[in-house]
Amino acid sequence: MTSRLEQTCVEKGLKLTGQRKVIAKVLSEAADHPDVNQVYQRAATLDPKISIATVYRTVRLFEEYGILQKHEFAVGGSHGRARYEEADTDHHDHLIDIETGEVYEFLDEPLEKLKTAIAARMGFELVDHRLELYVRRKKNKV
Amino acid sequence: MTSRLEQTCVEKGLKLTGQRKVIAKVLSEAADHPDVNQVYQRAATLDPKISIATVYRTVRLFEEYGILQKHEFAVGGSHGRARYEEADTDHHDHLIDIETGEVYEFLDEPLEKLKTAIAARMGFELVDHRLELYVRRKKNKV
DNA sequence: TTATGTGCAAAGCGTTTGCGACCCT
DNA sequence: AGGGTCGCAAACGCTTTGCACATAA
Repeated sequence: MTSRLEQTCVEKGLKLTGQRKVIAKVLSEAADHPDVNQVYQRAATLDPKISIATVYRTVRLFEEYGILQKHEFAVGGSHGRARYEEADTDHHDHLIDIETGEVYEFLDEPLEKLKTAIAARMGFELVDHRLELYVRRKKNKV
Repeated sequence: MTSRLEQTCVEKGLKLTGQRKVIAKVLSEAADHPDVNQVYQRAATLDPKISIATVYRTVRLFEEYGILQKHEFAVGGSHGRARYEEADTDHHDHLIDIETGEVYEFLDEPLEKLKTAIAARMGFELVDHRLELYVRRKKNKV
Protein backbone atom coordinates (compact mmCIF):
# COMPACT_ATOMS: atom_id res chain seq x y z
CA MET A 1 0.00 0.00 0.00
CA THR A 2 2.31 2.72 1.24
CA SER A 3 5.45 2.49 -0.82
CA ARG A 4 8.93 2.46 0.61
CA LEU A 5 9.53 6.03 -0.49
CA GLU A 6 6.21 7.15 0.90
CA GLN A 7 7.31 5.73 4.22
CA THR A 8 10.53 7.72 3.99
CA CYS A 9 8.53 10.87 3.31
CA VAL A 10 6.51 10.32 6.47
CA GLU A 11 9.69 9.90 8.48
CA LYS A 12 11.06 13.11 7.10
CA GLY A 13 7.84 14.95 7.94
CA LEU A 14 6.78 15.81 4.42
CA LYS A 15 3.18 16.61 3.67
CA LEU A 16 1.78 13.68 1.74
CA THR A 17 -0.39 14.80 -1.12
CA GLY A 18 -1.96 12.43 -3.58
CA GLN A 19 0.54 13.42 -6.22
CA ARG A 20 3.50 12.83 -3.94
CA LYS A 21 2.24 9.39 -3.08
CA VAL A 22 1.95 8.55 -6.74
CA ILE A 23 5.42 9.80 -7.54
CA ALA A 24 6.86 7.99 -4.53
CA LYS A 25 5.20 4.79 -5.69
CA VAL A 26 6.49 5.14 -9.23
CA LEU A 27 10.02 5.66 -8.04
CA SER A 28 9.83 2.91 -5.44
CA GLU A 29 8.89 0.49 -8.15
CA ALA A 30 11.36 1.72 -10.75
CA ALA A 31 14.10 -0.79 -11.41
CA ASP A 32 15.77 1.58 -13.85
CA HIS A 33 16.91 5.18 -13.56
CA PRO A 34 13.97 7.06 -15.09
CA ASP A 35 14.11 10.67 -16.20
CA VAL A 36 11.45 13.21 -15.24
CA ASN A 37 9.45 12.55 -18.34
CA GLN A 38 9.35 8.83 -17.67
CA VAL A 39 8.34 9.44 -14.10
CA TYR A 40 5.66 11.77 -15.36
CA GLN A 41 4.28 9.26 -17.82
CA ARG A 42 4.23 6.44 -15.29
CA ALA A 43 2.62 8.71 -12.74
CA ALA A 44 0.03 9.78 -15.28
CA THR A 45 -1.27 6.22 -15.56
CA LEU A 46 -2.12 6.37 -11.85
CA ASP A 47 -3.29 9.98 -11.82
CA PRO A 48 -4.11 11.30 -15.29
CA LYS A 49 -4.45 14.86 -14.03
CA ILE A 50 -0.95 15.16 -12.60
CA SER A 51 1.16 17.87 -14.19
CA ILE A 52 4.78 17.66 -15.19
CA ALA A 53 5.49 20.77 -13.15
CA THR A 54 4.51 18.86 -10.06
CA VAL A 55 6.80 16.02 -11.01
CA TYR A 56 9.68 18.46 -11.38
CA ARG A 57 8.85 20.10 -8.08
CA THR A 58 8.52 16.78 -6.31
CA VAL A 59 11.69 15.10 -7.51
CA ARG A 60 13.53 18.27 -6.62
CA LEU A 61 11.99 18.29 -3.17
CA PHE A 62 12.79 14.62 -2.67
CA GLU A 63 16.34 15.24 -3.77
CA GLU A 64 16.73 18.11 -1.32
CA TYR A 65 15.51 15.84 1.43
CA GLY A 66 17.98 13.18 0.44
CA ILE A 67 15.22 10.84 -0.63
CA LEU A 68 16.21 10.72 -4.25
CA GLN A 69 19.50 10.88 -6.04
CA LYS A 70 19.83 12.85 -9.22
CA HIS A 71 22.12 11.83 -12.06
CA GLU A 72 23.16 13.62 -15.18
CA PHE A 73 24.62 10.94 -17.36
CA ALA A 74 26.20 12.01 -20.62
CA VAL A 75 24.65 9.90 -23.31
CA GLY A 76 26.00 11.40 -26.50
CA GLY A 77 28.44 14.02 -25.34
CA SER A 78 25.48 15.90 -24.00
CA HIS A 79 23.54 15.56 -20.78
CA GLY A 80 19.92 15.49 -21.96
CA ARG A 81 17.49 14.82 -19.15
CA ALA A 82 18.36 14.27 -15.52
CA ARG A 83 17.61 10.81 -14.18
CA TYR A 84 16.59 9.76 -10.72
CA GLU A 85 16.90 6.83 -8.39
CA GLU A 86 16.04 6.15 -4.80
CA ALA A 87 18.84 7.43 -2.58
CA ASP A 88 20.19 4.17 -1.32
CA THR A 89 21.85 3.75 1.99
CA ASP A 90 24.81 2.12 0.31
CA HIS A 91 26.78 4.12 -2.17
CA HIS A 92 27.48 2.76 -5.62
CA ASP A 93 28.88 3.91 -8.93
CA HIS A 94 27.40 3.60 -12.39
CA LEU A 95 28.28 1.85 -15.56
CA ILE A 96 26.38 2.99 -18.62
CA ASP A 97 26.03 0.92 -21.78
CA ILE A 98 26.40 3.56 -24.47
CA GLU A 99 24.58 1.43 -26.99
CA THR A 100 21.43 0.70 -25.03
CA GLY A 101 21.48 3.47 -22.45
CA GLU A 102 21.07 0.90 -19.70
CA VAL A 103 22.59 1.69 -16.36
CA TYR A 104 24.21 -0.86 -14.09
CA GLU A 105 25.34 -0.27 -10.56
CA PHE A 106 28.49 -1.51 -8.96
CA LEU A 107 30.53 -1.08 -5.84
CA ASP A 108 34.22 -1.62 -5.55
CA GLU A 109 35.84 -1.09 -2.18
CA PRO A 110 39.42 -0.54 -3.33
CA LEU A 111 38.08 2.08 -5.69
CA GLU A 112 36.23 3.88 -2.93
CA LYS A 113 39.29 3.96 -0.71
CA LEU A 114 41.36 5.27 -3.58
CA LYS A 115 39.03 8.19 -4.16
CA THR A 116 39.25 9.35 -0.57
CA ALA A 117 43.01 8.85 -0.56
CA ILE A 118 43.53 10.90 -3.70
CA ALA A 119 41.51 13.82 -2.35
CA ALA A 120 43.37 13.66 0.96
CA ARG A 121 46.73 13.51 -0.76
CA MET A 122 45.86 16.76 -2.54
CA GLY A 123 44.83 18.48 0.68
CA PHE A 124 41.06 18.17 0.33
CA GLU A 125 38.30 16.32 2.01
CA LEU A 126 36.00 14.39 -0.26
CA VAL A 127 32.48 15.79 -0.18
CA ASP A 128 30.99 13.99 -3.13
CA HIS A 129 32.13 12.22 -6.23
CA ARG A 130 30.91 10.87 -9.47
CA LEU A 131 32.29 7.95 -11.34
CA GLU A 132 30.67 6.83 -14.53
CA LEU A 133 32.02 4.17 -16.82
CA TYR A 134 30.72 4.40 -20.36
CA VAL A 135 31.03 0.98 -21.86
CA ARG A 136 30.13 -1.34 -24.69
CA ARG A 137 29.22 -5.00 -24.37
CA LYS A 138 32.22 -7.16 -25.14
CA LYS A 139 32.12 -8.94 -28.44
CA ASN A 140 33.16 -12.59 -28.35
CA LYS A 141 34.91 -12.38 -31.65
CA VAL A 142 35.39 -9.58 -34.15
CA MET B 1 51.88 34.02 -33.12
CA THR B 2 50.04 30.86 -34.13
CA SER B 3 48.78 29.26 -30.95
CA ARG B 4 49.19 25.61 -30.12
CA LEU B 5 45.56 24.92 -30.90
CA GLU B 6 45.73 26.82 -34.15
CA GLN B 7 48.58 24.57 -35.12
CA THR B 8 46.45 21.53 -34.33
CA CYS B 9 43.66 22.92 -36.49
CA VAL B 10 46.04 23.20 -39.43
CA GLU B 11 47.13 19.62 -38.97
CA LYS B 12 43.53 18.48 -38.95
CA GLY B 13 42.84 20.44 -42.11
CA LEU B 14 40.31 22.88 -40.67
CA LYS B 15 39.64 26.13 -42.43
CA LEU B 16 41.20 28.87 -40.35
CA THR B 17 38.98 31.88 -40.08
CA GLY B 18 39.83 34.91 -37.99
CA GLN B 19 37.30 33.85 -35.36
CA ARG B 20 38.67 30.35 -35.09
CA LYS B 21 42.16 31.69 -34.61
CA VAL B 22 40.92 33.91 -31.82
CA ILE B 23 39.06 31.10 -30.08
CA ALA B 24 42.03 28.77 -30.50
CA LYS B 25 44.27 31.38 -28.94
CA VAL B 26 41.94 31.96 -26.01
CA LEU B 27 41.75 28.28 -25.26
CA SER B 28 45.46 27.71 -25.73
CA GLU B 29 46.14 30.34 -23.14
CA ALA B 30 43.43 29.26 -20.71
CA ALA B 31 44.88 27.76 -17.57
CA ASP B 32 41.41 27.06 -16.22
CA HIS B 33 38.42 25.21 -17.69
CA PRO B 34 36.36 28.08 -19.10
CA ASP B 35 32.72 27.79 -20.11
CA VAL B 36 31.41 29.06 -23.42
CA ASN B 37 30.52 32.41 -21.98
CA GLN B 38 34.00 32.92 -20.60
CA VAL B 39 35.53 31.90 -23.91
CA TYR B 40 33.19 34.33 -25.61
CA GLN B 41 34.13 37.20 -23.34
CA ARG B 42 37.84 36.57 -23.67
CA ALA B 43 37.50 36.24 -27.43
CA ALA B 44 35.53 39.47 -27.54
CA THR B 45 38.49 41.41 -26.20
CA LEU B 46 40.44 40.30 -29.27
CA ASP B 47 37.57 40.56 -31.72
CA PRO B 48 34.69 42.70 -30.45
CA LYS B 49 32.42 41.63 -33.31
CA ILE B 50 32.57 37.91 -32.62
CA SER B 51 29.21 36.32 -31.82
CA ILE B 52 28.45 33.77 -29.15
CA ALA B 53 26.86 31.55 -31.79
CA THR B 54 30.24 31.27 -33.45
CA VAL B 55 31.85 30.37 -30.16
CA TYR B 56 29.29 27.61 -29.67
CA ARG B 57 29.79 26.37 -33.22
CA THR B 58 33.55 26.45 -32.89
CA VAL B 59 33.96 24.68 -29.57
CA ARG B 60 31.58 22.05 -30.85
CA LEU B 61 33.58 21.66 -34.03
CA PHE B 62 36.83 21.47 -32.09
CA GLU B 63 35.34 18.88 -29.83
CA GLU B 64 34.21 16.78 -32.77
CA TYR B 65 37.72 16.94 -34.14
CA GLY B 66 39.14 15.84 -30.81
CA ILE B 67 40.84 19.18 -30.31
CA LEU B 68 38.86 20.14 -27.23
CA GLN B 69 37.40 18.18 -24.38
CA LYS B 70 33.99 19.08 -23.04
CA HIS B 71 33.07 18.73 -19.38
CA GLU B 72 29.76 19.03 -17.62
CA PHE B 73 30.69 19.44 -14.01
CA ALA B 74 27.87 19.52 -11.47
CA VAL B 75 28.43 22.61 -9.41
CA GLY B 76 25.32 22.81 -7.26
CA GLY B 77 23.50 19.63 -8.06
CA SER B 78 22.97 21.04 -11.51
CA HIS B 79 25.22 21.19 -14.51
CA GLY B 80 24.91 24.80 -15.64
CA ARG B 81 27.28 25.57 -18.46
CA ALA B 82 29.59 23.14 -20.19
CA ARG B 83 33.29 23.82 -19.75
CA TYR B 84 36.16 23.18 -22.12
CA GLU B 85 39.81 22.36 -22.06
CA GLU B 86 42.41 21.46 -24.63
CA ALA B 87 42.22 17.74 -25.35
CA ASP B 88 45.45 16.62 -23.84
CA THR B 89 47.36 13.66 -25.04
CA ASP B 90 47.50 12.32 -21.51
CA HIS B 91 44.29 11.46 -19.80
CA HIS B 92 43.51 12.88 -16.37
CA ASP B 93 40.61 13.13 -13.96
CA HIS B 94 39.20 16.16 -12.24
CA LEU B 95 38.88 17.37 -8.72
CA ILE B 96 36.50 20.27 -8.22
CA ASP B 97 36.58 22.57 -5.21
CA ILE B 98 32.89 23.07 -4.51
CA GLU B 99 33.53 26.30 -2.68
CA THR B 100 35.55 28.10 -5.31
CA GLY B 101 34.59 26.18 -8.45
CA GLU B 102 38.28 25.71 -9.23
CA VAL B 103 39.24 22.58 -11.10
CA TYR B 104 42.41 20.61 -10.51
CA GLU B 105 43.66 17.77 -12.61
CA PHE B 106 45.19 14.57 -11.41
CA LEU B 107 46.26 11.21 -12.67
CA ASP B 108 46.46 8.06 -10.63
CA GLU B 109 47.63 4.92 -12.35
CA PRO B 110 46.15 2.37 -9.92
CA LEU B 111 42.83 4.13 -10.36
CA GLU B 112 43.00 3.94 -14.14
CA LYS B 113 43.77 0.23 -14.04
CA LEU B 114 40.91 -0.33 -11.67
CA LYS B 115 38.41 1.32 -13.99
CA THR B 116 39.31 -0.92 -16.88
CA ALA B 117 39.31 -3.97 -14.64
CA ILE B 118 35.85 -3.25 -13.26
CA ALA B 119 34.36 -2.84 -16.71
CA ALA B 120 36.03 -6.04 -17.89
CA ARG B 121 34.87 -7.95 -14.84
CA MET B 122 31.30 -7.02 -15.72
CA GLY B 123 31.68 -8.12 -19.33
CA PHE B 124 32.17 -4.74 -20.96
CA GLU B 125 34.92 -2.88 -22.65
CA LEU B 126 35.59 0.59 -21.36
CA VAL B 127 34.85 3.21 -24.00
CA ASP B 128 34.96 6.32 -21.88
CA HIS B 129 34.68 7.30 -18.29
CA ARG B 130 34.25 10.23 -16.05
CA LEU B 131 35.55 10.61 -12.56
CA GLU B 132 34.97 13.80 -10.68
CA LEU B 133 35.84 14.38 -7.07
CA TYR B 134 33.90 17.20 -5.45
CA VAL B 135 35.93 18.39 -2.53
CA ARG B 136 36.46 21.05 0.10
CA ARG B 137 39.79 22.43 1.25
CA LYS B 138 40.84 20.72 4.44
CA LYS B 139 40.58 22.85 7.55
CA ASN B 140 43.60 22.68 9.88
CA LYS B 141 41.47 22.88 12.95
CA VAL B 142 37.72 23.23 13.46
C1' DT C 1 -8.76 27.09 8.82
C1' DT C 2 -4.55 28.19 6.80
C1' DA C 3 -0.19 27.30 5.25
C1' DT C 4 1.23 24.49 1.45
C1' DG C 5 0.85 22.22 -2.83
C1' DT C 6 -1.08 22.05 -7.60
C1' DG C 7 -2.09 23.04 -12.62
C1' DC C 8 -1.51 25.92 -16.26
C1' DA C 9 0.95 28.67 -19.15
C1' DA C 10 4.63 31.71 -19.59
C1' DA C 11 9.33 32.60 -18.69
C1' DG C 12 14.26 31.20 -18.04
C1' DC C 13 18.61 29.36 -19.43
C1' DG C 14 22.03 27.17 -22.12
C1' DT C 15 22.43 25.80 -26.69
C1' DT C 16 21.23 25.23 -31.63
C1' DT C 17 19.76 26.76 -36.14
C1' DG C 18 17.63 29.23 -40.52
C1' DC C 19 18.92 32.74 -43.24
C1' DG C 20 21.16 36.22 -45.86
C1' DA C 21 25.68 38.47 -45.92
C1' DC C 22 30.48 37.65 -45.94
C1' DC C 23 35.08 35.57 -46.31
C1' DC C 24 38.79 32.08 -46.96
C1' DT C 25 40.97 29.08 -50.39
C1' DA D 1 33.79 32.04 -57.98
C1' DG D 2 31.77 29.38 -54.62
C1' DG D 3 31.25 26.62 -50.70
C1' DG D 4 32.05 27.17 -46.02
C1' DT D 5 31.42 30.45 -42.12
C1' DC D 6 29.44 34.35 -39.59
C1' DG D 7 26.11 37.33 -37.12
C1' DC D 8 21.64 37.93 -35.87
C1' DA D 9 17.54 36.64 -33.92
C1' DA D 10 14.32 33.16 -33.48
C1' DA D 11 13.66 28.45 -31.98
C1' DC D 12 14.72 24.57 -29.03
C1' DG D 13 14.60 21.27 -24.97
C1' DC D 14 14.69 20.90 -20.28
C1' DT D 15 13.46 23.10 -16.14
C1' DT D 16 11.51 26.69 -13.18
C1' DT D 17 8.02 29.97 -11.71
C1' DG D 18 3.83 33.47 -11.01
C1' DC D 19 -0.61 33.13 -10.09
C1' DA D 20 -5.25 31.59 -8.85
C1' DC D 21 -7.36 27.54 -7.12
C1' DA D 22 -7.36 23.29 -4.40
C1' DT D 23 -6.06 20.48 -0.38
C1' DA D 24 -3.63 18.12 3.66
C1' DA D 25 -3.10 18.62 8.42
